[in-house]
Amino acid sequence: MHLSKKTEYALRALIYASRFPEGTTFQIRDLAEKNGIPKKFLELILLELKKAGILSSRRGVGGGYLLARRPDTIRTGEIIEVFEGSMNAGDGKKVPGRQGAREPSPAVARVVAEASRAAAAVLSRWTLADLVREEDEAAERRRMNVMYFI
Amino acid sequence: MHLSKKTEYALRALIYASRFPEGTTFQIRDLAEKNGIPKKFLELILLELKKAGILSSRRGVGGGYLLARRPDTIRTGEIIEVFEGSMNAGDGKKVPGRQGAREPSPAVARVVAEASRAAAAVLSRWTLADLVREEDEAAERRRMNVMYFI
DNA sequence: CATATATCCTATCTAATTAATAGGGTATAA
DNA sequence: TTATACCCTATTAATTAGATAGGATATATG
Repeated sequence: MHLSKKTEYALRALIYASRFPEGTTFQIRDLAEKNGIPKKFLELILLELKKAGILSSRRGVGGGYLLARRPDTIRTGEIIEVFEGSMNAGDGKKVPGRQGAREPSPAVARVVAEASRAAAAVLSRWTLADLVREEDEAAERRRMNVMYFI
Repeated sequence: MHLSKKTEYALRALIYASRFPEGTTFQIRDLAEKNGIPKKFLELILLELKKAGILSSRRGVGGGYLLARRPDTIRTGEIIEVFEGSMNAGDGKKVPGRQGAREPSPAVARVVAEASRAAAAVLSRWTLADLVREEDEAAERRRMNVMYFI
C-alpha cells in the first residue's frame, strides 16, 4: 500500500497536533518548519482535514489549528480516506472510457474489494492515539539501543 | 486499493488465457481485439508476465502465448505484484529527498505494513482459477436476472 | 480603528508517472 | 523464402502528484 505525500504529511501533522494539550492551538508555520513540510502545501492539507472534521481552527492573532476530537476517537483509516479516497470498491468517478474498452471484470472487482476491506479493517483498528504511543515507544527503543552500544 | 491499467489488462489477459485448453496458444491480436486493449500496449504486458514466469510463448507461425502453469497455482497477488510492486513495506526505491524532509514516522510505517499484509493475504488466497470461476458465476447470475425480467 | 497575525481560498506551474505508439528485429512453420 | 507472431527499445502523449503564488478574510490587541 502506497501513501501519497499528502497523506504522509497529514499523518505527521496529526501526530504533531496530538501532542498539544486539549484546546490549545499550534501554527502551520511551526509545524512546517519542524517537520520539513512545504508550508503552503501544508495549508491545503490542514484545510482538507478541517473540512473532514478532524481538525478545527481559530483565525487571526493567537489563532491556529487544533484537533476537533480526541486522538483516541480518530481512526487512521478515516485520515487516509480523506486523501486516498475510500479503500472500498465503487468509489471511482466514472470516466467515459475509450471505444471498445470493457468494464473491469466483476471477479477482479470482488477480489480487490475484499483485499481493500481487509486493509481498511486494520486501519480502522488503529487510532491516532495508538500512533502517538507507538511513536513514543519506537523513540524509547532507539534510546535504549544507543545506551547498549556505549 | 487502486489497480493501474497495466494490472487490469494483465488480469483480464490471464483470465482469457485460462479458458484455453492446457498447452494450446492464443494470439495477442485476438486478445486485444476481443477485450478492447491496445495491442502494442498489451505486447509489453504479456512480455512482462512471461518474464515473471506466469506466461510462456511460442514464436513464429502458429505460435502465441499460453499459461506457464496451471491456473490454480497462480495467485492473484503474484500477478498484481508484477506491475504494482510488492504490497509489503520497504519495496520503494530510496530517493534522496528534499532538504529538511524527515523520515516517515515508524508508527505510520508499522500500521501501513500491517494493512498491506492483510490485503496481501487476501490476494494470495485467490488463484486465477478462482477468478475464472467467479467470473462464470457472475455471468450466470446476470443471465438469470435477464430471464426473470422477461 | 489600525495593525499584525494567521487561516482561508483559487489558480497556476512543474515534475513524475502512467498510458500508449512507433518501428523495426528475430524465430519458426509451411 | 515468405508470412506469421512474438521480441525489444525508444519516444510521445496524457494524467496525476507535488508544490507555489497571491491575495482575501477574520480576529486579538494596542
